[in-house]
Amino acid sequence: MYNTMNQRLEPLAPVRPGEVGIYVCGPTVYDVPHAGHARSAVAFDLLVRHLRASGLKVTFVRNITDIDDKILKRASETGEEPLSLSARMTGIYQDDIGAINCLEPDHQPKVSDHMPEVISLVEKLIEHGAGYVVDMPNGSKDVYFSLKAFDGYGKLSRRNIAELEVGARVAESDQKRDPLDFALWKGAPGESYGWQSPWGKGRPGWHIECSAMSEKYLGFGFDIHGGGMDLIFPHHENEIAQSEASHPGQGPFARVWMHNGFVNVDKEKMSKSLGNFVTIRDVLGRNDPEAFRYFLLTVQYRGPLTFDSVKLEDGRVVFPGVDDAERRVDYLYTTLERLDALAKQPAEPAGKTPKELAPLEEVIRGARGKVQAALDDDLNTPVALAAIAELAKAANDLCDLAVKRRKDKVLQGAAQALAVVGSAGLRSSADVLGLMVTEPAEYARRTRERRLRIRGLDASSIEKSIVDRTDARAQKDFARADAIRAELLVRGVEIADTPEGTVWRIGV
RNA sequence: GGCCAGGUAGCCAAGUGGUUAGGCAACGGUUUGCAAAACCGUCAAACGCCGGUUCGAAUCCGGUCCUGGCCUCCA
Repeated sequence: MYNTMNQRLEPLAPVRPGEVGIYVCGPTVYDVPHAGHARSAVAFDLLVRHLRASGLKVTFVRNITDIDDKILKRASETGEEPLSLSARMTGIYQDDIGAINCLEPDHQPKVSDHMPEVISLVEKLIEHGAGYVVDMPNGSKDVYFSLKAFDGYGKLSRRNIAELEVGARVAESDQKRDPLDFALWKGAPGESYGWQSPWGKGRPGWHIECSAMSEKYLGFGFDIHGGGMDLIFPHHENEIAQSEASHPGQGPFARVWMHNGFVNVDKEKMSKSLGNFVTIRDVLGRNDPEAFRYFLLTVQYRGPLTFDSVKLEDGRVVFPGVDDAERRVDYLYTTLERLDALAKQPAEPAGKTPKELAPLEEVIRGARGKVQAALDDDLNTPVALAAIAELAKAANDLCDLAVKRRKDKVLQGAAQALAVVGSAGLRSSADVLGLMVTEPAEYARRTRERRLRIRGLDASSIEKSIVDRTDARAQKDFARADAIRAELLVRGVEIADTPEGTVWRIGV
């Protein structure tokens, strides 16, 4: 894995052999999640899946920040209770992330459920001389972390305190000993929202929850800490300061730091504040969840990922990159369906592999290993997808060959046996990526339904046209048959004449 | 200004010292009544620019240009 802390690829060496503890910074739930949240969730979901597939016992923790200034602000604007707003948004987050096949973490701790842990960590920092209490002019008390008390500050983000001080904002620093000190606990004056604490009513600073909750669920000095690149500074830097200052002389807070890259729109980072975001729900309204996930995996997790959206003349908004991915997912499911059909065909028991199948067999049997090797290399998903593409191509080749050489009993037996292997290999290769988790028939059904709805089409009228065309073809009236096909194609309906009759599908 | 990424064929995207990444698009072919799908082939003597190291550089070193991110809440 690439470790942000030392900017190098390094082998994963868990604290306890065979077990891995992972803590990922999840969302602040004041609004619905967008494609950027999806990317982060998928990146770390993939990590967990891959490590588990590699035989490691993974404990995966992803927190939910359900109390912070933005949530309080949004709640006061709408009159909703802050925790009710954040609970609602948490539900949406979990639904949307679940829809794109992200496994549920083992723990999803919320700050609001961990006040005792937060308060005791703040107390511990005060005891160690790393935290100090300040009386605010409004009568409340804040607690700050003292940067001077921790000499490793800046090691993750490669910043030095002197340079930071030059650019630091002075306005909010009146009560702090040093402008770079950050809040561990923010006092809540008067009727403000808050929890009781040794410093009166208040609420946690943003960073302290992750220090407190990661330690509770994984212990100090766990294996992997992850999150978006935007969290490197100040969030993760501050987590390190708090956690290591509360465990002096006990080594690093986390051993490996992993950060996912952004989703960009027009070369700019997708974000709430820029207003250029596309929500997960927007995407799932138009594309299949697996297509969106495939799209998110087309780039290695650390690189930038461009998300295009295009407004068509008729006003519809489409996502060309996700559409491309959906065509690939169609292809993979169609391939799987063909393999399964071949695998089920009655055939002679396989003997020795015929010479013409040998190269296909090599590709088909080798694919899962290539996927594994690609993921071992810092989750190189484009290479993993390339291995799956090669497998699918060989599988289709195999199916084509089996059709062409229907009478060759020896080949049929071997092809059928290889189809069984190919089907299993494709499923297991896709499964570690969180793809193709459903059956081909179910995928075909749900995508057809969705595409019919998006295009405002009706299956029965399409089928009626197809019956008309079949009649025309039976009478060798090909001009009429072709006219019907052209008319269907205009509506987005693609048809194919197969030995089993005419089938149709709606294009992406 | 400081720190961090990235610039690879029409487009997307791997590769990080010497033999095919992969995908999309386009075009040609096998197949088909014609198509579609699938497969084969072409596009591909590609690696931002300038120097250097080397028998050999997309890959290492120095410089430089461009794009983005962080430095304030952010996945």
